[in-house]
Amino acid sequence: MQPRPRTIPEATVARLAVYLRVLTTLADGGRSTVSSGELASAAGVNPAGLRKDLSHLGPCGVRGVGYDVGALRDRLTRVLGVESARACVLVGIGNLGSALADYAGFGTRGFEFVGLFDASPARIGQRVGALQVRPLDELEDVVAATGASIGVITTPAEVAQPVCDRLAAAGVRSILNFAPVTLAAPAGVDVRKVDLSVELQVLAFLGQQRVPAGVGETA
Amino acid sequence: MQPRPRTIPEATVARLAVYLRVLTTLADGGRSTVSSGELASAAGVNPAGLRKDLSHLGPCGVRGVGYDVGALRDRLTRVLGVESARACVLVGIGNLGSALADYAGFGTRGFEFVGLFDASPARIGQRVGALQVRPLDELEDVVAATGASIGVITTPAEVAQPVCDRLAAAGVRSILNFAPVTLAAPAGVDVRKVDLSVELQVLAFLGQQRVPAGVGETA
DNA sequence: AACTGTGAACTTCTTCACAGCC
DNA sequence: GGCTGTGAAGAAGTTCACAGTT
Repeated sequence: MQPRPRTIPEATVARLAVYLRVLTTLADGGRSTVSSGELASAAGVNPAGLRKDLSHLGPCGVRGVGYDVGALRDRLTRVLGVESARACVLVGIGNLGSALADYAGFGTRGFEFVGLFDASPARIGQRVGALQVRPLDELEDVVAATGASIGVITTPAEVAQPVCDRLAAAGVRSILNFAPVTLAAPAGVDVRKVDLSVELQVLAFLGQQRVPAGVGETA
Repeated sequence: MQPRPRTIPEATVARLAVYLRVLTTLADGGRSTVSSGELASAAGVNPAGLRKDLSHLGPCGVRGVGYDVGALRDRLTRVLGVESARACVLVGIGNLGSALADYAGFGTRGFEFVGLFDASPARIGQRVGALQVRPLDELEDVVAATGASIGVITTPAEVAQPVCDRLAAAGVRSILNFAPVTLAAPAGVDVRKVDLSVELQVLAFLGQQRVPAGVGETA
């Protein structure tokens, strides 16, 4: 018996995470019910799309009324698998790595950093957030001991691939890569890339495209 | 004269930025030509898709040979509008803001931070990268003086909306938002959002979905 | 022979419109 | 009346296959 299809579209999953954030805020504000229109507007999406997204979880709301804030939040929490905190390791404790290690948004959403690693002796032992930076040598031991299944790479581009290899070999199944390179990983290991400067470039391009006035091109 | 349609799909623009990065690396390595297959593999995409992306710029390559690395890099640079550095301001100099201010990836790709702003007196005057943090009061003056058209928000969620309003009023046309809220901006101002914890959640969900039971491989 | 450029098939995502329920 | 849930239509993006060029 499979009442709900196991496959939720990736685009939907990304939005579910956003809905969860908004619902948490609403619940903290003491709100008990919310309509698709209001929730959609707070999440920056179209109301019909939001309802379609939620339909992948089966019926969640009450027709004529809306959604129960607490119940929907709990449901999304369960679906996204955020019930029990998942252990993550972070490699590369530069500016960006420190920012992520210290970012409350992770801790409050089902993720817990269990190891921070860096190759530079100058950084080892430094305290970042609640943890101390460890030498890269200890990576495999910590992954094994904690069962960490998620790795985050914030190293310079040159060393990202070897770090990725070590994470995969150590048993990490999911990797979030902030280094500006495309990583290769063995089958069974999922790599997701975030390139901050690409985001800026897309933004800038769309901005300039929007300008109807004489854009001096044609070099 | 408009031989090519002005509209390049957004998904394509994002990939063009990646190709540009790879091409720059190749050019630095002394490489003179490259095929779509090799470039695609370095960028982590399908070769046919890469060729389709490039086709939006008109013919760029030589059939039977491939692409000229330097020429294609220059073309992408021009198309993406990275020729002249564009002025950006950054508001919210916490951990993440500091990381971005110091991120070489921006400077080398046509973006220049011309102002770093924070509301906290403790941070004002601090040196981050090449700049000193200024009080938020000076935001409008700096935007006016520098003609900055891009703003980056790395503030706490609570103040992101007022900051967005001030950026828009000051004349900024494009905003990259790292705060975990959905921002409203007037027409003509483009807001793009990056939510780091959403990325992690999607990654974690896809990872858990991939494991229905013991897939039968372990270390 | 090798590789690009592109129409056409295909898949995925989004939006619409309305039936169904409270 | 108001709002959810969903099939159907539409748009966007991806992949394929091959014609075209050097």
